[in-house]
Amino acid sequence: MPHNVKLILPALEDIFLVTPKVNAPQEASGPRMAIYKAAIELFGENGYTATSMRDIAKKVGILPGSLYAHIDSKEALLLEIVESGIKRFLSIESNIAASLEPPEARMRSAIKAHMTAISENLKKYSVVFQQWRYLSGENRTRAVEMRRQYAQSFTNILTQGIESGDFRADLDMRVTVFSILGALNWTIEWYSATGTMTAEEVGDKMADTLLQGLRSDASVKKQTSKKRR
Amino acid sequence: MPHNVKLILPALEDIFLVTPKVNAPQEASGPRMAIYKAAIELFGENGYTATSMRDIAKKVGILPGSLYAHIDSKEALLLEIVESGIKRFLSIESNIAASLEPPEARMRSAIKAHMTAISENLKKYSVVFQQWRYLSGENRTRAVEMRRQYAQSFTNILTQGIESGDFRADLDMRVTVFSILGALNWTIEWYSATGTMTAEEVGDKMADTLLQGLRSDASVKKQTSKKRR
DNA sequence: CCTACCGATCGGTAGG
DNA sequence: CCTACCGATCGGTAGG
Repeated sequence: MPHNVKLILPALEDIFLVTPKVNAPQEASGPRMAIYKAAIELFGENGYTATSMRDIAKKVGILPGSLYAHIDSKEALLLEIVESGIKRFLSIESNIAASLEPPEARMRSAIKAHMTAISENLKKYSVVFQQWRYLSGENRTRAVEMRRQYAQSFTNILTQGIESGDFRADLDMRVTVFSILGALNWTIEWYSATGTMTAEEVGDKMADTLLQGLRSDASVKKQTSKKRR
Repeated sequence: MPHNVKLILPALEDIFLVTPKVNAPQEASGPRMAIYKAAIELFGENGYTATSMRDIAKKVGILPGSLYAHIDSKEALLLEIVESGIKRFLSIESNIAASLEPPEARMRSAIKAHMTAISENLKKYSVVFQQWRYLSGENRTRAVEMRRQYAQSFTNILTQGIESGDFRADLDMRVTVFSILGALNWTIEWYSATGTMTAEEVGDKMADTLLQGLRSDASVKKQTSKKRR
């Protein structure tokens, strides 16, 4: 089944500069935001293709045709959700890249911030991780590029850690970065906000294990003697 | 959108005992197997709800209505794919549980075998991990139960490792098991059989990092002095 | 934001 | 395995 919905969208720089009303919900409420939130819920719960515009309209409380007074298309709605989620991650990344902490502390911060972001809107990130593939053409290309950029920021921390001698020199970049991201992103499958652990605790526990796994022998010895003190 | 396709299916024990023709493709070829394989490809690439029976029929080279001479319904096809995938994992698990190796070696075997299984049919496991939620009613319940059982086998290895002193006593079971499964299952997003690494190499690299992360202080010291020898 | 509707496509079936 | 078809539902639009 082809996904060749045609969308004429502003270039990336235009989004950052002018943010036209049609492309991002600025208002904290209003019909447009209600549609956006309903779409997150339904796309997250049932998936993009299994959700009809009629489902969204019903949840919002208007008739199906009326949706198009506020949005351009179903795919535009998906694009908006996916991009806002990845942008959140990219903004985390740029904060951490700017910090002066050593690699291990930077990695822990990145893991915890990522986990916190996911926990704040599990359904949204379920859409970001699993539904982006229903974007077509350049929308899809753009989303893939943004994800790649984010993954690169983890690679950078790893590289610096290896150079400083904190991390093992035999790490495979690709396997390691995707293992960390996989452990993090898989949380949408099991983490529940109503559980006993906060997102920060989960992030800390995850970092405890993953960081010990990354450490070089020299770094391990320093670390264990530190604990024993 | 409700998924209330009604399916009358044999009970679990019947599947194991008699395996009626209608429920699992025994033949390595034939029209039924062709449909099964086409469904894996299409569900894996485009998702269950975005794939139509007409898409499947076209790929197989028959007319849409003719599919129903071989299968019961679209959902029955999905169920078959999902269950066969999880059963593969459960059979890995029972082999490893029966082995007499220490916890760390068992965990490495489990990680490598899991990774190898995924690599042998990436599209199938993409369906297993991402499309199972379109199962309805008891089909879904059964799949969830089988997954839970598999995750439990990782918990068992962890528990034994902590008791033996090989693994850190401060591990959170839930976080740790799902981190390992997350790192493994996320590979469907990035692992390519045409890449430079074999699945075994990826599994080994992953185990190197994850296992070091699991080790207790005592176990770490033994391990680093072993390496230096 | 509603009324009323478009053409296309959906999973599945009766009868052969 | 094909012919011919069912009722239901899809994303989206013209005109108000």
